[in-house]
Amino acid sequence: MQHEGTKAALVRVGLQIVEERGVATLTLREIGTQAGVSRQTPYRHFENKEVLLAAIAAEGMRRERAWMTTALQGGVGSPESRLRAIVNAHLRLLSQHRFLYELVYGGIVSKSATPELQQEAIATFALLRGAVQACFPEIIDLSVLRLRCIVLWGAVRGIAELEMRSQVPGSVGGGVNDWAGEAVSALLVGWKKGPTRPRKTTR
Amino acid sequence: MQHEGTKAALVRVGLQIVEERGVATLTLREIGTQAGVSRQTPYRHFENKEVLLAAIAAEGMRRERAWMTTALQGGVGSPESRLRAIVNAHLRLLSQHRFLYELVYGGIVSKSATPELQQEAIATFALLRGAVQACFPEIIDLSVLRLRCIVLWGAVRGIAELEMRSQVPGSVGGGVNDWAGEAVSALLVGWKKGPTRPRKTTR
DNA sequence: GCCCAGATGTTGACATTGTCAACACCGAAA
DNA sequence: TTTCGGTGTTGACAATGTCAACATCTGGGC
Repeated sequence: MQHEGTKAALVRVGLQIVEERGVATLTLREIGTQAGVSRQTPYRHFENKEVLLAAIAAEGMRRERAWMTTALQGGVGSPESRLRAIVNAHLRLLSQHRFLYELVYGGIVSKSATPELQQEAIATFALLRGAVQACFPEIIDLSVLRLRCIVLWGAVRGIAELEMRSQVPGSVGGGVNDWAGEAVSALLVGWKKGPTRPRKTTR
Repeated sequence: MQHEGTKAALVRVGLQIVEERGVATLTLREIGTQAGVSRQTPYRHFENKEVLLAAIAAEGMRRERAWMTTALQGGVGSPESRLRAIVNAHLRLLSQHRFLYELVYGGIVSKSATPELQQEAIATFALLRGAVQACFPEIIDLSVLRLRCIVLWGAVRGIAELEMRSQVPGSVGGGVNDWAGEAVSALLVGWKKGPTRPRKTTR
């Protein structure tokens, strides 16, 4: 890389701080000074703090998606193993970059905060969607496919979050991969073998 | 109720503010003045802001659990429908008290912030555990039961969170109950019909 | 009745931090 | 050369969590 622009430097410094100490300890002022400029300079490049955070989060999502596509490269493996690869890439962001995961998926920034971030989210979801679709080639009703994507993605995200917030009573952590793997297994088996349930919302 | 103590008043006011405008807009100062005392008084009853938030969150969890136990009262229904009732009670907190849900489950306060909150979380998890256990009376290995609880709870939580953060691309919202219902269905079918998966963490 | 300790409440003060305003510089376009 | 938009800087401010010092009140022991 050559002369890195100030804007890029701000994002880089911010990303570094987040990865090291978490988003809670991050201030605009520090980002500025650590990037070699003054405290107010970030405002020349980002509307406010949330927009800067969104830029950092987008970078995190790009990395995650890069892992996903890398894992899918070569195009080999069963649809199921490919789906698992995507899930694992997601969990890899959690285990290897916990603070960044927290920023991206912890609700600190709204996914709609920035068009860029929104695009990233859509692209990631599209990857998942493709993988799920490959597992159920017989599905023609797109709303069913959509439903399964949501359920599966929600399950993975939720399990990751239990781990992230250390909210599993009596757990010493570390089992996320197993838990998520079990979730994927059970869901796939359930969808393969089970009938589509009778519609009726219990109330 | 008679003379409500100051501490209880603080929690009540805080709860009200959270329910009306969300936790982000809540300040200790406002809680104090709205409760009829001065700004610093909350510190006489709560160590710091997080502890006060934890007290509010605990109240939210109590409500949720009250709904759960109410739904279970009478002891009738299939184990599966009882499990669904618990899940629905959880989602009810989301749909009817979104801001409170955000406080309780959005990671604003750590579940271990306070012994009280921790106890609430454990009690809620115990309720779920009992319901899951009833669905699989044949399970003797407690670690398997635990795994299924985690997966199921994670799935529900994750789906709720997707909705909470409006992170489902192209969704107009409202489908959480269906999504969670589908998740429970698929998981139950998968666990009933499917074999326990061969252990092997894909890496 | 008197005194003291602890609980409770109040105001003053401070540091942090996001953010607005005003000013300075600088290169390119007119 | 003048002007203007982009970039950067410092001053200032408001909001807010929190510490410290002071006031009040209340109950128990002498």
